[in-house]
Amino acid sequence: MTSKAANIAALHPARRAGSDKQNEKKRELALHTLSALAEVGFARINLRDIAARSGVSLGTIHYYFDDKTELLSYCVRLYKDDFIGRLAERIESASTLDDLLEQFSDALVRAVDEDAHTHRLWYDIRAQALFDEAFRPVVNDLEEQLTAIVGRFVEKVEALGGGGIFSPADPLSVYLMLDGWFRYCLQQRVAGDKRALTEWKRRLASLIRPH
Amino acid sequence: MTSKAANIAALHPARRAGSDKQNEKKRELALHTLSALAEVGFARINLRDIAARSGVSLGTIHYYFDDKTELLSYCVRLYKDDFIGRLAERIESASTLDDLLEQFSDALVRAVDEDAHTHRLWYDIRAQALFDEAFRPVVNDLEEQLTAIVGRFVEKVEALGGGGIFSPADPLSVYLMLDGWFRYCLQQRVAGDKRALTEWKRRLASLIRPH
Amino acid sequence: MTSKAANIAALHPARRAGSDKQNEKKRELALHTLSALAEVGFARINLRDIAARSGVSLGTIHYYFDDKTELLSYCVRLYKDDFIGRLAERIESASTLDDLLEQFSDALVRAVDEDAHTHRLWYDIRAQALFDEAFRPVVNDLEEQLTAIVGRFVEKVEALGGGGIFSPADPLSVYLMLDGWFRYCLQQRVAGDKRALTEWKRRLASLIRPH
Amino acid sequence: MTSKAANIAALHPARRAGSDKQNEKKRELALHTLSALAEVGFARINLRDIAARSGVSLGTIHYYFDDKTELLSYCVRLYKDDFIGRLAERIESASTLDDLLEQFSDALVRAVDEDAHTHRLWYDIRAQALFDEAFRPVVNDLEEQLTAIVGRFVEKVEALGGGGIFSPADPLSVYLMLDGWFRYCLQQRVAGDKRALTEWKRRLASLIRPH
DNA sequence: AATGAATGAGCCTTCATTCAT
DNA sequence: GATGAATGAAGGCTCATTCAT
Repeated sequence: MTSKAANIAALHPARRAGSDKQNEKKRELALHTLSALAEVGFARINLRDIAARSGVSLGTIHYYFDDKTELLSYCVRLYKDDFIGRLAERIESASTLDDLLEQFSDALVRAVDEDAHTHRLWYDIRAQALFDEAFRPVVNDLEEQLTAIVGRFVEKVEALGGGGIFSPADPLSVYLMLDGWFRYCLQQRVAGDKRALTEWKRRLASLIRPH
Repeated sequence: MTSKAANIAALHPARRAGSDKQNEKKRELALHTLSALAEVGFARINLRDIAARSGVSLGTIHYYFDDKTELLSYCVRLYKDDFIGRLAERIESASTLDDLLEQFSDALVRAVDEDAHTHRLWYDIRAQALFDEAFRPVVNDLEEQLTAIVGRFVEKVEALGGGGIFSPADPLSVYLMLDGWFRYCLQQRVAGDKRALTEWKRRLASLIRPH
Repeated sequence: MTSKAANIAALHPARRAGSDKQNEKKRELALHTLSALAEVGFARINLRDIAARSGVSLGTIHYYFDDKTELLSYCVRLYKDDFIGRLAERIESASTLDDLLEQFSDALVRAVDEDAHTHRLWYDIRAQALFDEAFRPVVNDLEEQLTAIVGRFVEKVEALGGGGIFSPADPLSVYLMLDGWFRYCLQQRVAGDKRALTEWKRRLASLIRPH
Repeated sequence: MTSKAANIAALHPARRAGSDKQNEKKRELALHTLSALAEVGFARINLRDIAARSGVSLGTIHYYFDDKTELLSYCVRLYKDDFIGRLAERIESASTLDDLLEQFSDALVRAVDEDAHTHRLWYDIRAQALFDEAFRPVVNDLEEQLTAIVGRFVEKVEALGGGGIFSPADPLSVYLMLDGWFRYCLQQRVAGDKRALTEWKRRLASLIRPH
């Protein structure tokens, strides 16, 4: 951290990482933002709506977040962290191959089915990152975490005697494939078609445990 | 067609499907738009810039396209059609397994390497379609075509005695996997990192022709 | 007519008053314009729509009319002349007081009831004339004609032995009163309420023939 | 009211009915708008000019008024309310027939003579209302008020022993007649001709106090 | 810590008009 | 006589951001 940055942080308490109260407020604002975001997407979100939903004034948003990009990145990290965290829990808690498979598969399918609107954000911000550098750190970071968690899953599958086409040596490919299906099912789901989702669920089983 | 109806159509030529001259102009405008789009993406494109780049006035854009969405959809279809067309040619022209593999793989890798900026659009519009219905038809249509062309590739691989993990019975999975890698490499490429691309090229070979 | 104006007229045949073919075309265009106008009003009319409805190109409109104002004034004159003409016919053809009253009253009431949309134009252009000089000649001219026709009606009422509160010596007041009611009924009619119209019809009778 | 709802209202103060400061500002903006409107009329007014005249930015206009229509309706109501209010005062304050007549007549004549430009708005918006629903509530409301005030005048005339052709039982007809003359005089006045106005003044007297 | 007020650049879209053919 | 193409000024509206309090 440069000395200038340090000074700015010192002057502007909301910037200080350690203040729990500020962070709590940031979290709260971000949660309201996520609910707005899930409805209209990045392209149409505006700070005034967010402020109204959060029950604060427009100025307050800028008091806690430097600009729109910072708020948005914060939001995506928040929800994706949460998603990854819950995925990890499920994986670790499973003790049989069947259970592991069920937990993992169920988590993905339910995410598409029930939280489709929120998960759209991931694909939205990932597309933005192709154009806007500011979004790249979040995307790269989260994508690494996703690859890691998928890797952990494949490892455990093998450890529990499972197999299939997934190679523990190549978690990236596994992640990319899963993410591809996830997004495809999401797309169909948003348009009102659940068949792809059903099909994917079937395949998830057969891929891991080829008959 | 009554003479009145004919005149109405004539009044706004962009609406008439058959006129070569107008279509030529639409194409030309779309090509300029694509170049702008490749630089800044959907989120930041604006019609004034497009008009300036195309060397026409703002009004002219609206003379040929009803609104921004229509122009943008037209553009994506144009470039993706072109990409698919060239991919199809390469696949059909190959007569040996090695050649087929080389052609296909080369087309994908070069697209990422050389036309990264343009190909970002595909992921951008696909994300938009998750929020905006207007973009869904184009996305669904193109995605079907992409799945079909991938299916054709896999078929031909098998016909020429190849194999690997790709199943001709499931072109969708193959497409999703390829698209996943494509996007991932694109992302790294745009950020200045070509390693993922090199790695993918290696894998493309080994996946089709397992050691 | 100045010599310059004469020359312009000579050079531009559509300007020549005597050309029947041109006038026929102007009339035709104006009739289409009136139908468009009746639907959307002056404030929202645009030449492209008019051209489309008329089955001609945009350029053609400007070939026959110098600018939008000229076209619009021409239209109002056309339809109001027609209205006044038919009113005059009815008045002249009546031979008894009852008939005269019935004819006159019926003409007004039906105009409001059946041609409300077209008659709105009159009040629209009259309001415009308060701001835009270009419209004043048409409005003044038509208003004089309307006063005259109303005067003729009142005269004939008296000649046939009628009376009431209307004084033949003051056609302007009579016209203003009738026009006031006409407009008021039109307003209610357009909003879907016919009660004012019914009431007016009743009063028209009683005013002329007080019990 | 929950604190959230309170905050939403607070966010956009223009929406809150009770805030004096905001209402003061709205009034101020509306007054500037009226002066612009009086010059050019509805058809040619634009928000940028209004902002410039008001000495505020374009954004500020939209901060206080949702859209152009809301601003315009607000303006018409403001000025017409004012006109009606002053008319009512004059009527109520008069204690003799002569005074009543003088007050009323003078108010109308001076309005035409001195505030012609502003009063044009009434006829303009009334014409707009024939085409655009959004303006109907204001127009109907004001017209009811005008009829009521005219009714009050006629009542008082009778109470003070006056008479003439005006019937207290039919305030609508009286209003329509007065409004008809008002508009006619306005029209002539705007075109530079005051004769109609003089004539009207003369008649106002004789109508109420027939020779 | 929070907010209300104000900003102004920027965007999409409309439309009368011009002109070469 | 008629048209298709192109224009460009103008307009309404949105929105992130700033700042005094």
